[in-house]
Amino acid sequence: MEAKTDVPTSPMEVTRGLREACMSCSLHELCLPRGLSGHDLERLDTLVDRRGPHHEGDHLFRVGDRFESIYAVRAGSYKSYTVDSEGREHVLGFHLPGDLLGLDAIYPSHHLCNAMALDTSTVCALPYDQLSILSGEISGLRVQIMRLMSKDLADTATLAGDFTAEERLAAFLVGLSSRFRERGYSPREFNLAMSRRDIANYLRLATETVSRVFARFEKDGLIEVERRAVRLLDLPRLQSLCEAMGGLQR
Amino acid sequence: MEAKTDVPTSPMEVTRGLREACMSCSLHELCLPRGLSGHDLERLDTLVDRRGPHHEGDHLFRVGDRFESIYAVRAGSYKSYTVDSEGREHVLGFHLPGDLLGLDAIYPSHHLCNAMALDTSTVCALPYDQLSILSGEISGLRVQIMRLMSKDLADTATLAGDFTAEERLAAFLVGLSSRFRERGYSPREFNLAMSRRDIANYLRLATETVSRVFARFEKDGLIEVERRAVRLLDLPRLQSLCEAMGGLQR
DNA sequence: CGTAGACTTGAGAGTCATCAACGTAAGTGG
DNA sequence: CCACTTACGTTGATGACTCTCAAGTCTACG
Repeated sequence: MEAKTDVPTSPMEVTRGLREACMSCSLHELCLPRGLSGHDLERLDTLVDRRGPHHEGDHLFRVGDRFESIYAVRAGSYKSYTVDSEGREHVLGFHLPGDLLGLDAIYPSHHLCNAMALDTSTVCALPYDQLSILSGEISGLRVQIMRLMSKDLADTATLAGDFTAEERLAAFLVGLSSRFRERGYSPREFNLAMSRRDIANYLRLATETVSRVFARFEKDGLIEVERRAVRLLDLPRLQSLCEAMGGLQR
Repeated sequence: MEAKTDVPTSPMEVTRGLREACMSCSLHELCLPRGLSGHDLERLDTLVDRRGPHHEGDHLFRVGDRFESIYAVRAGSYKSYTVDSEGREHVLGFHLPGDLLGLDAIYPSHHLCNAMALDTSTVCALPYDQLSILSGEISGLRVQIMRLMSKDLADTATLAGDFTAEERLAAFLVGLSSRFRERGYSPREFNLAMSRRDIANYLRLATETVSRVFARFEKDGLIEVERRAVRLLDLPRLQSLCEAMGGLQR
């Protein structure tokens, strides 16, 4: 387990509503159910295989695992990552409740990355063959799957750009902030579920650089940061720092 | 127009089969028709609105344009790119025949990037609402759309890693090589449709760096390059240079 | 033939990585 | 309860890769 500083809202560590059906799930608007009516929702619900809890360090899937299901994060958080031939780890994304995991495995039908819980976390597993059939019958489901994949595409592309360490970290914080807001948590104050090393591997920086930029941001009055507890003091200025990137993150 | 050196196979500049139906299209196996039977293929075919030719510099769509269709490249090549608030251009990808364009626009329902022809090029436009309906009725089509989106996701993620200029350029060449092979062209000898500047913006390098690495590769006997004509002399060694990246590119 | 744009090559500078040391927090076992 | 261990995070010094700036070359095309 990690540092548990007492910051008011720590969304990444909250596990609420574990037993809820899609219909009453608080992630309704972010996740696959979005836009579905009562009956269709029930049909989706019968597909869902709720799994977990996974504890920090547990793997949801690993590179090479046969692709069977798409996962929707239900509570907690996961990171997806690969390890290259030199042993360097590349973090592909951090996944909060409502996010889908495993989409890149559809094409090759086996997983291309690892997914690891950062917290005590749970997922809804959706068997892909069944989901595919159901999405043939429910246009709203099809639409939403495409929307979410499309969003992933755009987000990943954003990160692929050529930006400075400050732009990257600012965009990372701003992106987390909006995602917390979407989920009903404070956009100004939160705990990071991931280590400095994970952030660095995600942003393609050295952990030392992440530390230093955090320190610089704090000195400049942009944020307060103590270990994993972060408070955004000047969101507008953070946003202007990363406006070149267009904003968000995964 | 660009340099037209006489290299045997110059796939990016070939425009063949402009009038073919999906059924007889040579891109059959790469593009949406893959796996579809005769009747389903005909239905897909009725959706297709063939457009072009676009000439070098022509735009297929621009940032902010309303999203109406997905495009499948039919002949020639396109680049997709954005311009950030500092005026820097970021190339998101190069698109060869059989590739889909515009997928990232589904979510926000307007285009997030620009798409420009690098050559004299044509596309098949597929109205998204109709495609969505049809994909509800033809599971094979649904499967293939998902497969192609999934592939895009994986490719983009690859480029997002932290790699040296040599790794990037080697991966770029190796990736192009395999894509040409898939399309029936020589994987060892081809013309680049894009400028050094485009390559640099794609790989997040300076154009000068691209030049220098090309020169270094040539000095080391890995390639021969004269302006846009490229010959890969030592594919295995190029592959080993970028094995850290896992290989391919978009 | 001359200009424009693409490309190449060289020199210097800057950002960020690497190496290293140190501080802090949490867990273990005596 | 304290020494020890381990992982994480911070801070400093050095250096490398790549960018920027600048000049020069080549090709295409008017």
